[in-house]
Amino acid sequence: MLWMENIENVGDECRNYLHTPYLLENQEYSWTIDGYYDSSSPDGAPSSAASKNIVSERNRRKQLNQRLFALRAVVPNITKMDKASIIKDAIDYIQQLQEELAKTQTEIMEMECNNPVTEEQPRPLPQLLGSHNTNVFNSASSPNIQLLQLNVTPMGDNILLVNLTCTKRAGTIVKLCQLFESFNLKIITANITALPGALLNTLFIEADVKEKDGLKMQIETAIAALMDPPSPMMT
Amino acid sequence: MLWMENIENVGDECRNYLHTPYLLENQEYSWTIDGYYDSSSPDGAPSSAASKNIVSERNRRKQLNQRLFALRAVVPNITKMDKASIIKDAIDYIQQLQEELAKTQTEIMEMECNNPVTEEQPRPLPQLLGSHNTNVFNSASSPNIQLLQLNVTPMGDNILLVNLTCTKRAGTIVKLCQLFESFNLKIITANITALPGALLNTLFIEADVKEKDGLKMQIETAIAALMDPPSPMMT
DNA sequence: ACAAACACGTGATCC
DNA sequence: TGGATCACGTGTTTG
Repeated sequence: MLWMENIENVGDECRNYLHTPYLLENQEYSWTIDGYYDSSSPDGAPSSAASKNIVSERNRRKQLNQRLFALRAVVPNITKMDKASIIKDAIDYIQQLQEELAKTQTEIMEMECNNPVTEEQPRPLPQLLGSHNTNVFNSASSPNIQLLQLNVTPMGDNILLVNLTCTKRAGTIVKLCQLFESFNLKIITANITALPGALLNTLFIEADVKEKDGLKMQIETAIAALMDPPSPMMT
Repeated sequence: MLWMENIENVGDECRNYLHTPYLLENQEYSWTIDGYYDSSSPDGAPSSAASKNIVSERNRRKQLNQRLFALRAVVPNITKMDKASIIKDAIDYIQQLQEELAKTQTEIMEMECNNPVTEEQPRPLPQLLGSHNTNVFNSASSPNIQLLQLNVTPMGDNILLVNLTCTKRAGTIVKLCQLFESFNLKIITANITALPGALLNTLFIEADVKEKDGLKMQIETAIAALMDPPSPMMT
């Protein structure tokens, strides 16, 4: 319960857990602990190659703890804060999920077999969100995808809110999905809304706030790249 | 790739992974490593209280590695053998499983609704799935609804895009819906997304661009009005 | 006082 | 030749 305060400092999240009890330790660090820093490097270069490993190892530990904490975050019923317990709970949870998933999937299979209905998806898509005729899938004039708005806003510590609107033509949605899939980001929530002439895409991404501008540029260039190939056909 | 041979020895399973490269270490163990066992216990009792911690720590490490390896065993698609990578893959896999399970469960729900025939469901719903709780903003602390972001952007001639995020508590969604209903705007498309700690609301409104600022203020004041009544309970 | 849990620095190992 | 990863022993803190 008291071993992750350095995560609290160094990491990003997890602001709960009060009291930073352990002694200092951070980017700074006195790094000649008290008075004895002992053996290696008898004189001359005190911290060249020998102490390069120290910071490396420190980072490794830090990252590992961050990951471990992230693991703990996705497991709902945690009992103890032990490192070992965290992993154990994660294992149990995974097995539980697998079991449950298998059960529900077989259940679906059975229900499908029992129902000769099986129309499945005869209709490609109902226009949904009723009214407003002017069916959502129409060409409009623009040659291909055209970006109308793009915002990448940091939400809290390590979450980015991507919000883009673009013109909508046939196949735009799939292209957009493929585009974001290709980035393989850690998407928390995605949301696509189609309306007569435009397409709105909102998604929460787990990423460091530092990546904000990079991500925005990445999206812009990718969409721009979607425009130039003059092969329009490809649903 | 070479750090879990001791698990291989000590643990139970996973006989694959050849070569036990690292130096010895096991139940036996020379436990005065090479020639120097150094400092503690200047004389008399060489291993009483001081070196009791050593074996304890050794067991802790062993157990932690066993658990970590067991975790790796239940995750299907592992890439690297890194400790950190193992945890990362486990996290991704858990999220993937959660998503999949939610999908299939809603699918079952839909099928059941369409078919009043099928009785035969012994259990109404297993618990789990939802509630990742934990982070995505601390949430928690805020007393009621808290507005995190609000944008009112004109889209074209007479369309306004309202985009707001707020903290999510019990009853937040209904309140928000009632709020927007009370405005009786011409809503073209509305979209609400709930994620663990926050609530995202996106809607297209048919209104003149002149009303932009007025609408924004209207929303802000309405939400602010929702905050002050100190009656927190309200499903 | 005692045991459990952790972070640290260090040497070894592979790529 | 370094960079990355690991296990180890040790000191410290908490219950």
